[in-house]
Amino acid sequence: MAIQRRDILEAAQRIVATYGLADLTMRRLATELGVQASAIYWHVPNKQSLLAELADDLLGRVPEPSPRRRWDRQVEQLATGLRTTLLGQRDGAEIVSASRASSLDTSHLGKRIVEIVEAGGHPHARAVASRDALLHFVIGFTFDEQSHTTMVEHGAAPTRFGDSDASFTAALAIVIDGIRA
Amino acid sequence: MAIQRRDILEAAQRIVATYGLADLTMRRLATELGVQASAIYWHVPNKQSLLAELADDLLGRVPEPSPRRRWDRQVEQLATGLRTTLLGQRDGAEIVSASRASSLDTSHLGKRIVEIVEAGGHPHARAVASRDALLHFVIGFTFDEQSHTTMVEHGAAPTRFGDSDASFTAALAIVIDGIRA
DNA sequence: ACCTGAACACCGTTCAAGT
DNA sequence: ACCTGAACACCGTTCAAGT
Repeated sequence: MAIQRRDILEAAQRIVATYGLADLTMRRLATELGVQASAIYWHVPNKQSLLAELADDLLGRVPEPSPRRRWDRQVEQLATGLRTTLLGQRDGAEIVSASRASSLDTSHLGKRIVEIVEAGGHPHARAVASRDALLHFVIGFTFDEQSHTTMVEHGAAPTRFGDSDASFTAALAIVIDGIRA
Repeated sequence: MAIQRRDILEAAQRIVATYGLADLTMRRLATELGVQASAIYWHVPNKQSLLAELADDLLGRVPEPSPRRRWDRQVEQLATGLRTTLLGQRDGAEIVSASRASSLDTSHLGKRIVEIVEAGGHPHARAVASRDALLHFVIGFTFDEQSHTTMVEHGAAPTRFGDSDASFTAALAIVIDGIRA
């Protein structure tokens, strides 16, 4: 039975979950699928596109905010939901950072933020700037957080003092205050 | 004459400037220095440490803000100075993103921001949160911007409509408004 | 002290050829 | 349509041996 594009994505996710993004190679993926590395190229143009699919899949899991709440609470929910989703998959933030390269504006998540901020009564330009500030902050913060966790697990870094949930919430509050201002 | 650690760093910078970060390999670096790749390992423990030095060097070029200005103007200067510095070196934002991995807190730049915000009359915790929001935003934004520029040069992406300087300024204003709030 | 030579254990990608 | 086999052009890193 021939392998499907779905199988490739699922195998990739298993490898990332079990061994981390660094171990996601085309050869490793082929072994996981019981096939030669070159076979993957019949289904997928290159590794980059695979990363992009992993990232899209991940971003698609961010829950929709409650529509009856105030706009600023919705934005907060979206931001914390994004962080939680990224932390939920091993190397999640790195996957999104690596593949996203200039697609925040076209992503569903980016559009939702713009919509919500505009619905809050702000002009379009301000909503776009809010999206930029918010998404870059959340992804950057979570990337740092997650790679630090990995380094601690490898004994390559000391544990950070302080609660990272609280640090995130505090910094997020600053960004949202700025949007509201 | 033996090669110095300085020579290695300068050669690395020449390669990045001329061919980009992707072409900075230990073998390419060795060729540039007229030496075998293994020779570099007498001077430097690994490639990662080299990246870290490149990043430190880059961050060290961010100009100090004018001390007689208001604290929020100083923070603004620091943020725009960081972006300008990163844009000034090819793949600058990627170099900093790749190597920085959880060192915003210990970096000189991070400390300066905390100091300035505290001098503005804010409590320490708020200053730290401000640093997080600000640096993650600036680095993330600039990384996106720079990698998009590279993709356009390679014909891999369409030109963005709108002025990116203005987009940056607008999003930065939101973050700083939030710190002030 | 500083470097060479040779190896180890890998990469992503292409492409003719097979079924 | 889907995959194999084999190659191309690379990687980072180690380490005995040379000078």
